[in-house]
Amino acid sequence: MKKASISDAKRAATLKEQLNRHMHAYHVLDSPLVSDAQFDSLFRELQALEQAHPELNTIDSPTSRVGAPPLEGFKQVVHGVPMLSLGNAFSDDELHAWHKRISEKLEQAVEDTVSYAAEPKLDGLAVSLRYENGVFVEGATRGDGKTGEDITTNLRTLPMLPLVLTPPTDTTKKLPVSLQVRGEVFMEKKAFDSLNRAQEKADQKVFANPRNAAAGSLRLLDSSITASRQLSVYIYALGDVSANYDIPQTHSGVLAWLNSIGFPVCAETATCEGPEDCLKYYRKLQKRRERLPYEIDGVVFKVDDLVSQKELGFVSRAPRWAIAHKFPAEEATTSISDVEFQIGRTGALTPVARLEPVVVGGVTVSNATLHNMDEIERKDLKINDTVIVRRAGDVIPEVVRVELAARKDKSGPRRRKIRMPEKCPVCKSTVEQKDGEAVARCTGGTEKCAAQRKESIKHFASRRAMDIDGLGDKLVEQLFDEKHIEWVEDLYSLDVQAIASLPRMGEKSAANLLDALQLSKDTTLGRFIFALGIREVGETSAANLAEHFCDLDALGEASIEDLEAVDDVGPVVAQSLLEYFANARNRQTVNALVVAGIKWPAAAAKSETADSQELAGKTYVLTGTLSDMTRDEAKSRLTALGAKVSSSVSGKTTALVAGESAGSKLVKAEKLGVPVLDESGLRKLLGD
DNA sequence: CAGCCTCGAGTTCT
DNA sequence: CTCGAGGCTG
Repeated sequence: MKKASISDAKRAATLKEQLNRHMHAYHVLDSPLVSDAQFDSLFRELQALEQAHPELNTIDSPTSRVGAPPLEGFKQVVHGVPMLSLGNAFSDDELHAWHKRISEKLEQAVEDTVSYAAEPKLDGLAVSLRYENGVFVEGATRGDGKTGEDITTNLRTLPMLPLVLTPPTDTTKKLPVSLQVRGEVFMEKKAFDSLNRAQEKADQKVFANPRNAAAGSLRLLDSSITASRQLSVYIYALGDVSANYDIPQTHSGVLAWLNSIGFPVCAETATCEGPEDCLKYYRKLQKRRERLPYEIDGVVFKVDDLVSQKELGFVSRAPRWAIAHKFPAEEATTSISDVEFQIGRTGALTPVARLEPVVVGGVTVSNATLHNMDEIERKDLKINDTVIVRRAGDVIPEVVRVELAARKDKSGPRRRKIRMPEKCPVCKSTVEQKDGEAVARCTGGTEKCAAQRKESIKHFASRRAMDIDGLGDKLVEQLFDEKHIEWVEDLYSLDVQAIASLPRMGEKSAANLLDALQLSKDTTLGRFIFALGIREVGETSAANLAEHFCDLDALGEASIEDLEAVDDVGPVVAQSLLEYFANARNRQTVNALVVAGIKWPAAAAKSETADSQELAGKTYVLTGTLSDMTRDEAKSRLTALGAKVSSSVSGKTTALVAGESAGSKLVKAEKLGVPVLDESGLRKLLGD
């Protein structure tokens, strides 16, 4: 191939500059400088030049926007400045409370105003972009906040993303040598609709919502497909800039500056004076939500002054100076096609509504629990009623209320009352509802009721109980339905043939399961007691009982008084234990399990004498996702140091350990003034 | 006895 | 995660 002549190189440079400017004018400023045809001809000219002289094809070339050959996989990228998560407010009160905390921290009166930068919270994916000398060099997903995936080639295909920045008009200023910004990649509603139509036509899977479509498109290994997906991006924050570079002193100023050097910034950004103004902005956007070209799930407020931001600092990994005010959960209308009753491990009959599938908050919902009969009466639900559903909190579908107006319409299927069955739908035993209790129960017990027995086995195998690796709900179902197991103890007499006879299970998987079963026999007394599934005896009570009795026989022979001497055991729990051990079939199960070889360290040598109990008397609560260890690991390490780990935050909590995407517990801890630790705080506590 | 602090149980979808 | 209810404490 001939080396590019100087004039070719010059021409290529001019074309790149022009094309980049035109892309920006068209996609960001919405005011094209040239016709599409003119643009195409320039683009093709550059493509031809680069094809003839590959050395002209640089990373800032607009031709890279059509995508590159598929990658093998994504590289990991460590974020210099970690990518944060945001605290949430779900009500006006919570927003006011946030403003109050900020005023206090900044040592000013609540009445004094604070300027807030406001922007819509786009429902997309956060990305981090790095520019060197004004050229886009690397882009990454958020990942866990610390490490993300390198999706540079995919990001290059986004028409709105500047490959080259525009130098400031003020010629005394220059672009920073290195610059990192954060933005949100999303798909407009229109683009989403046309993508799904195309997918459907091509018999490809359709996406549940624009967010998923954007996420899926960004993580494609073949960036030429990404190029066809019409993704958009808005920049909302600065990551890291070269030292000593002069940046504006407010967040809104930073955004304006970023915009001036070529970054797309959401046109809805604004500044608000004080919390009332913020709420006005919130309501204004809520009203316009439907009409916006993209999906948003709330608005974000940030303290505008960067010095104040610094002063406010962070709680856990969320900045104290920013908050997301989420819109109320989206609601949808559908109808109850039927109600079925599920039987739980303890025999509880739970009514579950089968719904005409409906999309709510981006996913299709077809089931929703109705909890119990009281709830059904309170909401006056009937089969074939038209109802309003929403996804409570973040995920769980919930029937909010009946659409009474729809009852006037007499066409369609007749409405039927929802009745609690008198007999258990599985074992036909009597269903009983004790006075004053909300739940009705099948009286068959595990002895007569196959459903209860099956659920008990699932519980026994579960992670917090015997932790039988690979034995999930599905497999228990199959083994049980094929009559390979009937009682929990039968798990330990399974053989390779029985397991391998199941669909999608080979000899290898069977051997693995047998190994896991063998491994599970080494356990602790606490886990074992919990695994038995005695009513009212959960993980904590089981551990307390194990510590108090140190021995299974002693527990089995204990009287009511003996039992009530244990922490957290009152008359109700004691009675439940007594009944369990009085039952001959239960005793048979327990004996069989011990005979099968389940064992635990005798009289757990308490570590109190060993490692110092430096956290004795302290109570911690864990929430969110920790990146270096699981919550279970954190829990056992804290307990080993003598601390108590509890499940809910209260005034007595020493501190809350909050990982990634902590929810309501973080809110509660802040309200109660309970200290919050992040992961590094936890590691310090553990002495790492 | 009331009210707070916990624990237990049940649940959806990707 | 949330609700309901058991147990403990003032």
